[in-house]
Amino acid sequence: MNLRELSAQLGLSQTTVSRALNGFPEVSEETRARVRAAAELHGYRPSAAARRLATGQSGMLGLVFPGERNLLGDLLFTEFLGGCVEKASELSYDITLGMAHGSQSEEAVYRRAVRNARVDAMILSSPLIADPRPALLRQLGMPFIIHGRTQSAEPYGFLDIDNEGAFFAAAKLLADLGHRRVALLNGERSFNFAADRERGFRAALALRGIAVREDFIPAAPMVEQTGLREAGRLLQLPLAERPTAFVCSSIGEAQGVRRACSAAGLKIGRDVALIAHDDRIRDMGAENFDPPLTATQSSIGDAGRRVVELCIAMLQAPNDPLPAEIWPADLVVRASTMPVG
Amino acid sequence: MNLRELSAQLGLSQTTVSRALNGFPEVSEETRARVRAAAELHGYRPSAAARRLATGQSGMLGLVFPGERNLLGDLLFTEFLGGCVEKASELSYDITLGMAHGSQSEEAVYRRAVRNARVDAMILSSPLIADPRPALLRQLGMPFIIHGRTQSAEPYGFLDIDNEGAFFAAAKLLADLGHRRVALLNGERSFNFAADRERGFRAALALRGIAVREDFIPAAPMVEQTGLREAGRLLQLPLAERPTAFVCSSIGEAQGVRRACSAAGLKIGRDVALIAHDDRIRDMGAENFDPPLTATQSSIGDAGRRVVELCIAMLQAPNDPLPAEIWPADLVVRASTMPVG
DNA sequence: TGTTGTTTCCAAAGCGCTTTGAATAATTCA
DNA sequence: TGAATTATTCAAAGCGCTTTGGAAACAACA
Repeated sequence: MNLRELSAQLGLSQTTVSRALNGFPEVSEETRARVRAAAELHGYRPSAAARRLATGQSGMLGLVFPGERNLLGDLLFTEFLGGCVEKASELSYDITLGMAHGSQSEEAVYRRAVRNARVDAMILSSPLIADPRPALLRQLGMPFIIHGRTQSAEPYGFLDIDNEGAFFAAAKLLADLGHRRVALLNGERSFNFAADRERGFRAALALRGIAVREDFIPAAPMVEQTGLREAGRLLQLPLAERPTAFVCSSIGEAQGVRRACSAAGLKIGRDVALIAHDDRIRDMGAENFDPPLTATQSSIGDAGRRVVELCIAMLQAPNDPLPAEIWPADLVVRASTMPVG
Repeated sequence: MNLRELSAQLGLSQTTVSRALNGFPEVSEETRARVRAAAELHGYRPSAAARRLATGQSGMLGLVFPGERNLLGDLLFTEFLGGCVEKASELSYDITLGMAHGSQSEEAVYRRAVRNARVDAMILSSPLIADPRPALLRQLGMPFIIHGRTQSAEPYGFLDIDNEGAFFAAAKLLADLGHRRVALLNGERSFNFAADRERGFRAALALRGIAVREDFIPAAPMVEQTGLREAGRLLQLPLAERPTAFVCSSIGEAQGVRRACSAAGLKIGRDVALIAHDDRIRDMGAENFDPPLTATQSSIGDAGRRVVELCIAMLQAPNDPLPAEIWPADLVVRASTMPVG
């Protein structure tokens, strides 16, 4: 059952039926009701393909798998993606995925997505400090929104969390608890979020007059292995030199820190203080950590939902100012932090 | 630049240009070359929307987020999804995702996907023994392929691994090493793969005349927590009763088993034998386990790639017999298994 | 009464591609 | 050489929707 047949049934023109169904004002409420009823009765569903051709809009948003994958990265991406898909389907949009394969560069993936014009906009995740994608997409004329921020000459829409503020608060809490030797196990430095976190961390310690040892701030992928290795290394320092507190960029790294502490016979919340950022990934909440973990937290799934909302709003009102939302990440104090001593 | 403009440029009809670009035989190689060159020169890209409307095909495959999510499940799904996306983009298809939200039932998600006719086929993952989706999709006229198998009156295309054979081999290996008390930490019983694995496991033990204690075969989500809890429970049995070997449905569960063993002062590969199924998830390979883990292994990412290939082949040759591929899962012996004693 | 608005509806022109059914040109065959 | 093939090309008809530019019907106004 297509539009023509339906309008024939009703004795109306396609125009009227189309407008009735799409909520245009220039159709009487009476006929609108009649049309709706008939559409329902005959199970009429407009063809997405036809609408797409007529309007030039695809009703799809694109997302690309991160180039470098790892366990925690996949988990973060999936949680974000899940949020995007959920909100998109609620707003009658679809999410479609891209991915580099074989020799194809990541840039080629974006080019392909744009050339095929199968999506109305793209969602960029995990931006680098110097990320080539915004310039590329703008040049190609593809709207986009960033989950995170980046250094860019040109304006862009984004949703980010206040990484700097969150890590400032975390480091300040530790300093105020008397910790003078605090380590930061961060993500890789090329990511913008990692730089923001490091800045906040340094600022808080500087404010309290604490000097930062550079080897207390290693940067590596945010996985358990990193936490285990780096914390293990730092805990081998002489007692008077080694950190009394750790701040981690992810719960995964925090698990590594815990293992390193166990191995060294230290107990978190008693001998060593620990704060991590908690992206609220399924089954990895800081409250289920042993011991319950003091954490800066913000749901990456919620971020996915909101990014899609903002992106669609952006498409529907292209002349509005670009979205620029920064979410605070609350510092929730639990059992893993205690005064030094 | 669209087809009409391009053909005007070339002084050819749209028909000819279209056929030249799409590789039809009834166009001379000379004009084909000319057309290709012009298309390249002007950067012509056919409109996906128009093609879709004309052909009735969308060039998209649908996949739906599993209803119940957990950490390992997400990891498995993502790895599978990654494979699908990779192969799809190689074959110029797109993958689009669906997901239940709010009160919406999972069935509604499938109905919606079908009604909107935005995909040419759907890929079903993690099928239950009694899964309503095949009947639903067949009734709705939507082609589909299953990653896994299910009990179904009607025929369906699928790709699965030989779960029964793999777990038969694992249990037989343990029996042959002299283990008489072997536990199976399986996934939830409603999943077809879990039933297959249990069947293989039981068959091998029966073959060796070993009776199976029902409480040695708990079924629960395949996460670390389950392994920790169930192994912990079993290891509290009197020495003469407790299992000397474990078979796990996932590396995640195996990690839990290791933790339970550590807590009980037992060492894997010395005091307790352990075999797990390894889906070859990034950073979770059995060879990196401590100790390296004897495992039945099969890449779920490869399965995603192959499923997409089969699915597209199915669409392109609807009259061919339905695909029915079963991959063996090799049993790789490493350090976690040893003779009992 | 004619004019001006309103409200409600419609015919028809796209959107850019594929594909059918024919026509034309080139080649082969008897 | 004319007829039968074969190789190329084309015009035109969709695919099913949106949207422009009117038109018809009706009421309200001067």
